[in-house]
Amino acid sequence: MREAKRKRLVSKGWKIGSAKDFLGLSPEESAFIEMKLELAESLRTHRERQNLTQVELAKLVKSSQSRVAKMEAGDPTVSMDLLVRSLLALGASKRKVVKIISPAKRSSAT
Amino acid sequence: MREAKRKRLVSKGWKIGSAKDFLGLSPEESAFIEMKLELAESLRTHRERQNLTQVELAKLVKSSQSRVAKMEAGDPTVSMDLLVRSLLALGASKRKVVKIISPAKRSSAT
DNA sequence: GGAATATATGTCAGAATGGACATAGACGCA
DNA sequence: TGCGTCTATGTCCATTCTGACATATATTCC
Repeated sequence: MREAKRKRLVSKGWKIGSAKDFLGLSPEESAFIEMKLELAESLRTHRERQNLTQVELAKLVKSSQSRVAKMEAGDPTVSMDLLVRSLLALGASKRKVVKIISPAKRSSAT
Repeated sequence: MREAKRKRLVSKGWKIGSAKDFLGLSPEESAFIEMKLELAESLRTHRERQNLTQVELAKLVKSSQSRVAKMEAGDPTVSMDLLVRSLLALGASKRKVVKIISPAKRSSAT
């Protein structure tokens, strides 16, 4: 439980995009967390853009407000599966989901 | 449990790329399954390209041969998290993982 | 044929994740 | 101030996923 807690704190303490600097994590681990954080952030963006509340999104994906909050907060108890499913439920295309976790899009190319 | 079985059969019966045609699945559901199948296929490609056996990959990702086999078989009991983690462990960059599930072209993802 | 190696499939106990609920905080508004 | 709405966080119990194991099915080599 200590480990999970740490990861959560870590992911909340650092800004998205600097996940590479997480100390003590292997490159794969950071890459994975980075992806999840990007999905999380994007989920919030998508939801807000559609003027939905967490409660409404929860209903849409047959979950609960608290879990939606945790998804958006990058809580480590949330799986990538759930994040991706939710994004798809919000109407994001597969292509879009892909873009979300794609590396820093400075310009256009991917 | 009947449902899981069906999905597994479905995903094995159809070729990758035709997931859209899965009957009875919502677009989001098919998109999600499609992604997983693409990750699965790519995992096998990556592993074989590095001349690793399932046992060796299992050791690498701290799993078991049977689970690796299930990953590559697109078994529904395998999470996207595990698939992505494994690909990353095989040295695939985040960018690469992204490409794998990207719908772009008709070539086997690498 | 038999041994060795690689992969597939089923099962199960334990771990991780899920939804639901309670509750607290934050913000706006009358 | 209190009220309504939205979000955050913690906990509980159920469901799902995981690693491990057993076992079956190739395939190759002798």
